[in-house]
Parts: sequence; structure tokens; C-alpha cells
Amino acid sequence: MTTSYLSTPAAHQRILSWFAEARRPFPWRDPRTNAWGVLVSEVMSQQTPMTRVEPLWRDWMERWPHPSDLGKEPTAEVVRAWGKLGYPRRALRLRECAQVVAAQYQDTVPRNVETLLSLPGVGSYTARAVACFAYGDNVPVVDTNVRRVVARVEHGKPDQGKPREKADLAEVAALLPEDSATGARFSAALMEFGALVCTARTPRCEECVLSDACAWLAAGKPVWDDDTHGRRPTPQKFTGTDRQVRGLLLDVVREQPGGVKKAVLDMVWPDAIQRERALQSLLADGLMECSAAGLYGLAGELS
DNA sequence: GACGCGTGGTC
DNA sequence: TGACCAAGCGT
Repeated sequence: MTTSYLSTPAAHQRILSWFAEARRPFPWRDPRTNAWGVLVSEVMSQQTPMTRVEPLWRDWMERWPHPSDLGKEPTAEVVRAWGKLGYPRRALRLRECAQVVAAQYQDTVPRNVETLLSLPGVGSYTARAVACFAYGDNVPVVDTNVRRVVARVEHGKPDQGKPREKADLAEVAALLPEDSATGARFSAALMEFGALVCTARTPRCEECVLSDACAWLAAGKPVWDDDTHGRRPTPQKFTGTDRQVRGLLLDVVREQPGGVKKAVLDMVWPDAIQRERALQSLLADGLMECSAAGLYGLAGELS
């Protein structure tokens, strides 16, 4: 086990000072925002840039200020309100999550990490993010930003490599300041630092408060790691995939609350086999439905 | 553990 | 200009 710089009070102080100055004032960081608001912001932010999330988050909070409000809403309304944030199944899971919170937890988002993990759409990252950011608990919050910062500063690697749930959690837990409130702030700061300074593409090492202690910078910012041959996670393709076709189909029915005939859907993609496969998957996911009259639309608005 | 899952901005 | 990237989750 190598010595950890990020676990030292000096490192904590530097990151926290930087954060106090540079943190972006997102509305879910307002102390008046409750755990429900934090949870919604975290789910919306899964694989989606924060700047795109903010306007949608405001809409949702105004429209559905409590979990029970969202849980009562038809799925079609929820999917439509999701707009073009991407990965619309997240909207369905968030609605399911709201129903569970309303029914089993008195409309209050749980604080306990294990309980949070049992909720639909809430995984290892989101559960700890809610516990930390909403409730101030000093738990490790491990996202791609945090893993990248640790990989560079501590291990001298260019990027985070494949996630290793248990090891990553343990490593980040060992970095946290002992004081609970400080630890919670430090987790938020470390993420923000990865998002704004220690970025994936072009890190801003000139303005980095850790530059004199960074193993990656000291090693000359190598582009790959000699041991792992720099294997990155599988790059995501999009053009020509079912994912693209699903997006095109959903685009149509979002705009047509009354539903459309199949002939209208047939126009969005030339390959009939793939088009049909994408449509069936949307029906199976519960994002779309088909009425008795043969119309296709968002789930829950054709009956 | 690898894969599928949207969308738009950036260089 | 197309490849890369963005606070992951569920199967």
C-alpha cells in the first residue's frame, strides 16, 4: 500500500479551499433543498451533464415537490417531462422509486445507504450521494470523477480504468477526513474538482491546487499505463444502434399525445428488422404502449 | 463482468 | 468531422 496524499489534512485543506471558491451554485446544493430534490438531481445526472439537468430539475421540483406527487403521475407525463435528458428508463425508475418512498417511507427519502440501495434506479453511487449531500453523512461517494482524480494523483495513471466496486469504495473511504461534516464537504469537493479541473480530456493542470503532489503530473502525464496497457472501458457506440432507433421512435410519440399509426413509426428508420426490435423493446420496457385500435404512444396515455 | 441504454456539446 | 465525453444502473 503506497502512502496516500489525498488522505492528509494538507490535501483536504487545499481541495476544500478550492471548492469554497469554485463550486457551481446548482439549486440542489442550496441548503433548503431536501433529500427528494437531491435524489432527483442525482438520477438526472447519471451519464448526463449537470448543465443540461438544471432547467429540467427546476420544472420537476415545481411540479412534483414530494415523491408522492410524482408517484401518482401517469408514466406518459413523466416520460414527456423527462424531455431529452436521455436514457428515459431512468424516468420510469424514478417514478417507481417515488412510489416506494411514498408508500413505505412516509414520503421521506431514506437516509440509510442500504435502504437507499433497495430503491429502483438507485445504485452504489446515487445511494451514497444522497446520504452524503442530502444528509451530510461521511460516506465514500465514488463516481467517475473521483476515481479519475485518485487514479492520477495517487497512482500516476492517466485515467480511472475499470470500476472495482469494493476496492474503489475502500480506497476512497480511507481518504475521508475524520470529522463527519468536513468529510461530507470533501466528497462533494473531490467530485467537483474532477469535473472542473482534473477533467478527462484536457485537465487544467496549470490551475490545479494539487499539481506539486500529483503522481501523474510528476510522471510526465503518460497517456497510458505500462502495466494495464491503458485499457479503457468499452467505448460506447451510438450511430446505427438500437439505442438510436429507440430515440427516434420515442421522439415521434413524445410529440403525439394521441398516439400514431404504425406507418408513422415506419418512417423513422429504414431497416424493418431493427425498427421492430427497437419498438418491441420500448413496449417491453414500459415506455410505450399499443392501443386496441392499433395506435402507438407513450405508455399510459392511450387507454 | 460485459453489455445495453439517449442525447447534445466539444475539439 | 467524427470520435470522445458526460455525478451510472440493471441484467
